[in-house]
Amino acid sequence: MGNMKVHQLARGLWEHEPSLSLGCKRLRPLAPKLHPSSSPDHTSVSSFDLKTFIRPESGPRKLCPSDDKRDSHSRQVETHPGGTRWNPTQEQIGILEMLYRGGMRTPNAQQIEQITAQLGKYGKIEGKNVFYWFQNHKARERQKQKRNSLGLSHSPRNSAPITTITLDTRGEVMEREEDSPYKRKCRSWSFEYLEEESRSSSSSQEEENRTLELFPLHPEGRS
Amino acid sequence: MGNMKVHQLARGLWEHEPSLSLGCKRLRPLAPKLHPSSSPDHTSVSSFDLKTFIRPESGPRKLCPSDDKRDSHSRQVETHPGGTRWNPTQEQIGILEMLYRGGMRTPNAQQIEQITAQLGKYGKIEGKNVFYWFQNHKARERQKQKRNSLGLSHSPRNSAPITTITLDTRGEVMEREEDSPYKRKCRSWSFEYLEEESRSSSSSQEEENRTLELFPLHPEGRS
DNA sequence: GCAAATTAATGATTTATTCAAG
DNA sequence: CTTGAATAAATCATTAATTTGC
Repeated sequence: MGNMKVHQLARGLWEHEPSLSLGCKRLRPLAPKLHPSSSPDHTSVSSFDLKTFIRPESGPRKLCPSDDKRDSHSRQVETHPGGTRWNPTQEQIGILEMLYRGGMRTPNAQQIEQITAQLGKYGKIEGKNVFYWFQNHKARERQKQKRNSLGLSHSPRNSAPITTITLDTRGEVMEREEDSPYKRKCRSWSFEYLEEESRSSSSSQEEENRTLELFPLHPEGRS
Repeated sequence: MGNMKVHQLARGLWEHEPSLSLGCKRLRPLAPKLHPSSSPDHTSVSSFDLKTFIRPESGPRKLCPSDDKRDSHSRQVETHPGGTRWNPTQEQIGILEMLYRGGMRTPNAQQIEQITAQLGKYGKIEGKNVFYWFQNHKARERQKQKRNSLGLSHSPRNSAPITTITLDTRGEVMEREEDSPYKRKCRSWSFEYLEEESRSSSSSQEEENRTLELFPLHPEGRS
């Protein structure tokens, strides 16, 4: 299923006849995508508990094994036989959140590479994890914002105190995140599926100007 | 350009086709939950000043109490050797440089607090250290840039710097600029930075150099 | 106390939308 | 109007956290 350029193709096809047999060509190798119309009752199909087989660690829990090699990171089993999803460590989450709070929303390729290299010290990670994390975190922060605004938009009892911090002279009111939704930059980077050949390398990094937008700074004079 | 841009490239992950699709139980109400109650250690700051930064925050947050700073990283002396100055660890430097490269120059107090809290996991640090680091680093990068611009009037011949950053899960042999006949089809993600303009800034070159030196891939040395 | 069952959280994919070229 | 890039929204799927019965 080394299918590439799928979504365009799919759109062209499915937007006309979504339920055609062609549409059955799901890309997902497993987990039969149920169509809304023909959705079987997925009411807790108590099939085998393969879960117990593929994850034979339900019983033993690591009781802080002191024999482990440095047992470094909090959790995150490093066994990834076949490919489990990324299980971030606390350090990684902390750094990512720090970056997010710093203003980063959609890091470009170079930044992702840097971040990945950095976070790789604290656990297994790859670039796409970083990318997805920012995507998800951004989206879910938005959701949270929206929910909160609906629920308790009234009587804003200073729920989010803008702490007026005083650091020497640069006490700064950090403007909240939430960049405007239509601030599309042409930071065009994309994922590629290195499958056939190396593309003509003709790119370069260095986007100091752009990064300045990612990080809302407050250039101020020296004290 | 026969681009193979695929957005669903995780095919590689599934190429193993790990197992049968166990009964994926759908049906998840998943109410909008806010306040996870186990929110990370974001000490809700209300206000502080530079003195407040001085806070030996190194509280463990792991479930496993056998937590111990991996000595491979915490190369610095744990015990505050008297009244000496801050001796940053490799992690701290890496994170700070990552932030710097991300565009941060003069973080405000809140950001400094966050950074300090984060970096405190890897060694003793105070807020003022973060603040001074940014000040010094900014100034010294400027110096370096000035020096380089003087002695580096001619641009290097290497007009096509490798920039197709290839991130891979495992330690892949990343070939150098020269195209090696070794063109393995690694099924992993890579990031390509497409630029829309013919960048002609000579500073990009040294920028890249700095990147490499800022993020050594081997967390070693540094004591 | 343990572990299956359930739930909450979140990583990873897919689909829809938007904007800019051509 | 068509097409492609970029991204937001929605959805799927898996893991941890929690509950629950023993």
